[in-house]
Amino acid sequence: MEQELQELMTIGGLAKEAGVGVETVRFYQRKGLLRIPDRTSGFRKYSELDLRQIRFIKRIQELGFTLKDAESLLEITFCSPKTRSLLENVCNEKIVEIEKKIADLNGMLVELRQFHQ
Amino acid sequence: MEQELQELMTIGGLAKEAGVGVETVRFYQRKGLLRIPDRTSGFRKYSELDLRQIRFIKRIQELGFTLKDAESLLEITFCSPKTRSLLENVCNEKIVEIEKKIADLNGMLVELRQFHQ
DNA sequence: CTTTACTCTGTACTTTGGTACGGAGTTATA
DNA sequence: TATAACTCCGTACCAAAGTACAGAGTAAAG
Repeated sequence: MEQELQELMTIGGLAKEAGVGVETVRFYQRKGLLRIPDRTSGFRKYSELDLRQIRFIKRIQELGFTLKDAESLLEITFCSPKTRSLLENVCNEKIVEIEKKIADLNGMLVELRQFHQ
Repeated sequence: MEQELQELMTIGGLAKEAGVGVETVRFYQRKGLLRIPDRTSGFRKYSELDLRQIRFIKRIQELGFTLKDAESLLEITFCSPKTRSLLENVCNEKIVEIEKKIADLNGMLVELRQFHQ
């Protein structure tokens, strides 16, 4: 009897899809960055949601933020609308931070372009 | 007999001015990020140049780059015009990287602003 | 001239974000 | 049914970028 509603993956499948190691997945779980998965079989079972979450984390990281930042942003993204408003300031902080980074990077670009001819 | 041409500082003074610890200064020296200072007295003596260099490193780091990146950028900034052209590609790589970061951060801003109302 | 505040070297420890491994058990394929 | 390929857990290890000693010497202020 196949389960059609949700395509569940094992840790290896998830890791492969997300482009990370299985150890990284378990590490994220330990850190609370991934919810504790279903384990009726003894093995962890993951869904598309978990995959998207890892991809989100990776993207955040590439932009120069930490796993802690990723955690805060995930909270905002995945919590209920009621809770969400309470976290608005975290969000605002991030926006300010990002805007500053963009401004600084733009300034740096101008400087670097002088060497580039 | 005071030396007027160059205001030299001790490691503690430099660290304080730059807003880092003395250990960090020595660490940067070990890493080759700061030139080996004059030590006629046995103690390291630093100039404004060293101070500016540390500030440069800190700025680069804040933008999400590594000490290795800072090293490359310092090479470009402080080498002769002849050598400089050889390092142009390092520079170009950085520009591409920065442009990508800016684009991604802008994308993220748009998304985050949705939560911000 | 003593005491306090610095400096020296070297080594060890810390945090972040993972990786690798050992020694199991499990599941899927030939 | 054997055997490969996965999974489990815990622990140990890694690199980056510092930070913190310990035990010594030096310098400057009272």
